[in-house]
Amino acid sequence: MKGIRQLAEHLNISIGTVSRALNGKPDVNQETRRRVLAAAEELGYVANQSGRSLRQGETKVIGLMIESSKETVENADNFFLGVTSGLQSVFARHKLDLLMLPCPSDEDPHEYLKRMVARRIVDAMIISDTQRVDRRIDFLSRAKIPFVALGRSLSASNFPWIDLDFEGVADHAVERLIALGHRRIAITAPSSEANLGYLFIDSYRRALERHDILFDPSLVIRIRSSEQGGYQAAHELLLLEERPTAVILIYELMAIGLYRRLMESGVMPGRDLAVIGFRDAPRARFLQPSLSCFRISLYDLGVALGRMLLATMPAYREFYPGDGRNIIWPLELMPGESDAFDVGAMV
Amino acid sequence: MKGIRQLAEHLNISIGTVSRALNGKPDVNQETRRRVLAAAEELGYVANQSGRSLRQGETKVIGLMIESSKETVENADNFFLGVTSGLQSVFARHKLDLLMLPCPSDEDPHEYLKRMVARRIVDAMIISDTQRVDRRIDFLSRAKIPFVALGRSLSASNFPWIDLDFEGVADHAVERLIALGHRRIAITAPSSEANLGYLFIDSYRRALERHDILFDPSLVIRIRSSEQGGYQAAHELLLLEERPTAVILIYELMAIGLYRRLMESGVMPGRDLAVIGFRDAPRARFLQPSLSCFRISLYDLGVALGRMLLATMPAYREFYPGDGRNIIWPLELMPGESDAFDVGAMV
DNA sequence: ACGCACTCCGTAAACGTTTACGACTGTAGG
DNA sequence: CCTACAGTCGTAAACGTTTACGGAGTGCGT
Repeated sequence: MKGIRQLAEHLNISIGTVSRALNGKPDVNQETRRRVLAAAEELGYVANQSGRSLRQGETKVIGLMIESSKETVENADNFFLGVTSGLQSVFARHKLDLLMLPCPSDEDPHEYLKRMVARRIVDAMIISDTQRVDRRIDFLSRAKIPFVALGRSLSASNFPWIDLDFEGVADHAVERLIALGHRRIAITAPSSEANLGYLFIDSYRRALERHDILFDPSLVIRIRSSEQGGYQAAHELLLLEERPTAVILIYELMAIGLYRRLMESGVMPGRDLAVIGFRDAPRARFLQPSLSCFRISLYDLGVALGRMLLATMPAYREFYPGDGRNIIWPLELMPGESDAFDVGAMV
Repeated sequence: MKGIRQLAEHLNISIGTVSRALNGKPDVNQETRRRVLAAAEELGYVANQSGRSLRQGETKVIGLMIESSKETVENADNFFLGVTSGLQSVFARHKLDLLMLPCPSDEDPHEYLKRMVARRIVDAMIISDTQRVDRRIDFLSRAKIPFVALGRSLSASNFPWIDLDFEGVADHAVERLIALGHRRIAITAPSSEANLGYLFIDSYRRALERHDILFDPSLVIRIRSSEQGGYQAAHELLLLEERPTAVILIYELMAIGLYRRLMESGVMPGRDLAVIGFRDAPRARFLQPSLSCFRISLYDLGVALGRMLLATMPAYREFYPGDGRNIIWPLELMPGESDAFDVGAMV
């Protein structure tokens, strides 16, 4: 089956009518439409997207850009896959498809994005891992490509984004630990330029100062957010002359490595050192002792992202009237065993 | 900037010449080419991919289909991201781009694939998670779409695939455990129709029979390959009246849940029960005790996949003369602490 | 018999490229 | 002076759709 032309010939109908029948246009006879659909099904005809999108100027595809840097690969968990399922549930209602664009690690994300957008392969974009200043945001705004960002940025004052509530998490974690009697609280953050780290640390610092605890830079451990990073973080913690009694991890998988390094030195997490994790609970719940962790529903986050994106697109805006506003996504603490002790009982 | 027409007008050159200049065709004056390239750069012109691929019938994009079923989302690790980096390193040489197509969990993968292929959005496909009988393979063969599968299948006798050496792993693991004195060895397998499980169990059974050990079906635990699955697997193991002394995990993340459940019952992995994992080591190395695990280089696997795919495509075949043959990908055992004891010392 | 509204369908133009073909130079060789 | 040829470039057709427009047919009321 080559194209709509062959299909039309096979039916002895003009190609215009065939096209209208397939696309559900009103001015076509019921019986004719039935025949066309049947023949299309039988011959396995499906419209060529190049021709179609050339004519209509749209592709019905949304792109989700993810980075495949070394760090991302190491970190990889179910985050993006979980989000995609929420996204797809929204897009499916409008017969939109989702495409993931993995940016090669040796290419500038901005250049990659430009290339992909130029291809006109997607109608809109979702970008993630936003940097403090991120040229992609300027570019997309200027080119008038609908987009939504997963992560705030300083690059523009007004663009659609959803971000996790890092500040709330850091704040909540610090408050909780202080209530348990902790005064020396360490925290981990990524070494990259990702915006997330800055917000995390700032909020941690403010929470401490609220309780008149001096901010000690040596307690901020900048390290890769992986199991290995967790191992190294623990190593650094153990080297400090005045050892902290608690640590907040920015990524829960780090706990695996952290636990191991601690136990190698006979330090028992949840007894000698309180640990709180961040981002996803199910995984960490199976550690021993189970990790206190801030939970997030990836599916719901995906749904919100999808709705916000469609709200920026003229063709779909009407369906999502209230979804244009930026969201700081709240997280819920799932208490585990890893911080369930009162530091007063120590020493 | 609208299209090549505007660019041509701006230069007072015909659009044919502009196109030739941009595409590096030989019959265009050096000076003209320079001017065209400069103007294109300045005005930010990039060819519309719809028009281009409509004319040439190719998109320079390779699709990688991944499933986002509930099981896959739970399992998600760095597997696909790791493979993509290898793939991209190969594709980059030919200016090909990689696209990930996440199949929604509520859609039949076969239908999804058909829709995506019909879109003519990709020139070739990489499919993964092949089932025992997998209609996608028939479809792609019949439609003459170049493809390569990550995983064997019974669906066709002759198609390009690479698969992990499940048989070698099961065989090696059983041999190793028997050499350490184990006689009762449990094994986990996925409950799905994925082909992988069958090969894994078959080989396990054959290895046992080689040593005159009776195959006991109750030692085969069919369970989800996630942390939670690991937890449940341990639970089932503990319920067996005659408890095994070793267990082989088909997915190393299961070890996290397994460890927890064992420790809850005071059973110490690596001392009371030998554990061997499968698929990726770096993650499992940070468990305590560290997991003996079969290692795989995702990057290299991606490279091999990419080469094999290109070897099936007429336009690139010449560059990859020896890459057409199917590969059973070997894995290397990284010994850890989780099976480093002689069962003879027990009891 | 005529006009009108309505339903259905065919025609052809457009979308933005690439490329086969031929035309136009200028130069070299006879 | 004629021919051959290489180097450039313009022209126009083609790729597979969608859709604005108009025309043919029917039924109905006048």
